[in-house]
Amino acid sequence: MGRWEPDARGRMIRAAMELFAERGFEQTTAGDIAERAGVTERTFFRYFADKREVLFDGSPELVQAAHDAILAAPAEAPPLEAALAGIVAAGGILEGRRDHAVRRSRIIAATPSLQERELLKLAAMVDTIAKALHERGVDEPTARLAAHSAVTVFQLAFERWVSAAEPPDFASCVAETAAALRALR
Amino acid sequence: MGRWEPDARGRMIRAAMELFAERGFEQTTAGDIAERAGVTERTFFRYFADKREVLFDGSPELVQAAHDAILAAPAEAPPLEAALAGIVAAGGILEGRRDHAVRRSRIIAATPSLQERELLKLAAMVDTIAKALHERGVDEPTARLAAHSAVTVFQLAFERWVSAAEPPDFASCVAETAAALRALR
DNA sequence: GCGCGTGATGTCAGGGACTGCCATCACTAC
DNA sequence: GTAGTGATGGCAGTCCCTGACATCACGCGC
Repeated sequence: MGRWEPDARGRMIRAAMELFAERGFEQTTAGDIAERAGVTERTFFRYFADKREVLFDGSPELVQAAHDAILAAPAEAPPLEAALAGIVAAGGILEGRRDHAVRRSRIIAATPSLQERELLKLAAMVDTIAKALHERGVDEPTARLAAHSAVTVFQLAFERWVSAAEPPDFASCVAETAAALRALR
Repeated sequence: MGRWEPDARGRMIRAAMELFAERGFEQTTAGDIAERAGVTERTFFRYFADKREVLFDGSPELVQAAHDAILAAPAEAPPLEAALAGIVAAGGILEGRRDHAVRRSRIIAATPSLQERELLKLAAMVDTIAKALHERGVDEPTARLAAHSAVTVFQLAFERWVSAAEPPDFASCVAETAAALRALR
């Protein structure tokens, strides 16, 4: 299956990350990204539903990993524990590309419009996790509660993982955050 | 301090809710809303930062109520309990306008772009609650964890409150959801 | 009553996000 | 080599949103 230059999608993603980091998201035009990637603006919008989406390319894989890990968790694991197994699995995908994750999260932190999109992706993760728990036989209210809690742990563990000077592994960030959550009163 | 017709903001909000309910958010242009409200599109954008914002007018008051209630909670209340007091206070503002809240939430549920904005507002609530807890002397990681948990309770309690056939009071929805959260293991 | 200042509104021009439509190109299969 | 297929380019158009400037209604001092 041929094409002009290979990996147009990857080129656009890299171009976007560079430009967003250099001059900021709002100061970067979709045409700018396309130009640096060597394609047309029209092509950009064929790959990405909108300008923000270019930063959220791997999101479905993350969610899928969480889903699979939850269904693979031991049957006797309680809901929150199973959900956290999913979080750890999702984090595992990031593990190899901490550098990229750090730059990406800096860009998002600087732009409310991108934060919105990130929150929407996290909400999708909540839904998927709740669905997976429900498939395990957890009643729906409990599943949704556990899913929300697990994604909260994901968010806070991610921040910890990203901001630590000495890069720890994601799983231990999750463990620490989860312990703090259980200690809440 | 006079003006043409009074309450331009209110007219635009009502016009937007009507139109969004009638034909949907994306099928409604900013010009449509302005026209029905008897103003210009330009005026619409002077009142609201963007087309979505017209549905989130009372948001700061909600957040402020939560903040104040948290600072007013008994000093010996543990973090999560104080945060939940804030949630109940925020819910109290909605109490009198359940009808409006229901219609609004239906519109938002039908539009991803509006869900994004809602999630951003909830994130702002998380930040404010965490800040309030921190002012009470709670250490920051715990404060953020409790804030996230409290807002999760808000979301799920709100859904319960909105979807119940026989309208219960918001506070008891919060109590039930919070109990389920504490039962999570 | 009357001009004046002030704030809200209207008008206009324009850039950027996105979409639909159609032409064109590279590559594949026959 | 030719037809088919999928990716791309080009173009027109709508809508979102903004800046700049004119205009209007009102309160105020006189």
